[in-house]
Amino acid sequence: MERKTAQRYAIERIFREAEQPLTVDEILRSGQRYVPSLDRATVYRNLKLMVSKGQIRRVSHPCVGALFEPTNRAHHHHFHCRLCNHVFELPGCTLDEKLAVPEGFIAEQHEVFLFGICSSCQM
Amino acid sequence: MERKTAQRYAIERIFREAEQPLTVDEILRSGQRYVPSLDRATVYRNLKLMVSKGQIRRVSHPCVGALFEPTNRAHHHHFHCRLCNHVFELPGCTLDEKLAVPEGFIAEQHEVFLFGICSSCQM
DNA sequence: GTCGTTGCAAAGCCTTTGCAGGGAA
DNA sequence: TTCCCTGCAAAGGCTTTGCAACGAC
Repeated sequence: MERKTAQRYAIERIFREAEQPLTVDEILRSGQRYVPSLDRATVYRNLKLMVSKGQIRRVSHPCVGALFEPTNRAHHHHFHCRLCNHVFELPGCTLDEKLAVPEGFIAEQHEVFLFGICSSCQM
Repeated sequence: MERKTAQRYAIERIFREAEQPLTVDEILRSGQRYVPSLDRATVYRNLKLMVSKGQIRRVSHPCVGALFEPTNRAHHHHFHCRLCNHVFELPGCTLDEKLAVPEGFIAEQHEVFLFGICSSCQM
């Protein structure tokens, strides 16, 4: 049976409050504000567990590396700003899987990464 | 000034003949057929050089890891078959960057990964 | 002969794992 | 008390780097 530890609770709380996908470093540092002894290995172990339980999803970003986000959000794409280096979740999906693959291929899911400049970095 | 070595020539040749994106392992093993002494570090160094010269592009695939492909090909998306585990280049682009980002964001490029079953693995 | 390139080994990230102690139930 | 979970340290992949020898020019 699974146990409720302060570490686990902290990590779950971080995801509940997060509005953007998180890196392992961000999770570790945020978590240590709640549980100072929190170790990187514990973060990894809990992330793995949460992924396997379907609570969060792991996204492998080409620039930023591994990102984690709750699964209880609508499907979306990711935008990486090359100036502020942030990754944004973009609402909605503008890709038609049926049209995206050739005859005979079956698309089950997809991942879209956009790169450019976010609105805050425009001027 | 840059020098023409057998190692470098072998790696360039492999890309000229490749029809799909290549992993570092594939490049190493293919290259060793031409230059048996070819070392992994040499492969990495040459890949880095070729990327910086714009000859090839590095694609970080969520499942397969780092892939490399020549830049002298039309923009395309990648399809990963979960049965045969191969990555295919799909002809054409079905994503409209303008529609894909919110007001105020500027999209400069994008990367699309599709996942599913390829036509060869259907039955 | 010069100096860019290579192979080898060591080192650097990121992530996983072994282990003994600690703590939830 | 049980045994899941944690922190710490070591180890595993992938990639980069230091260095002396090699080889293109």
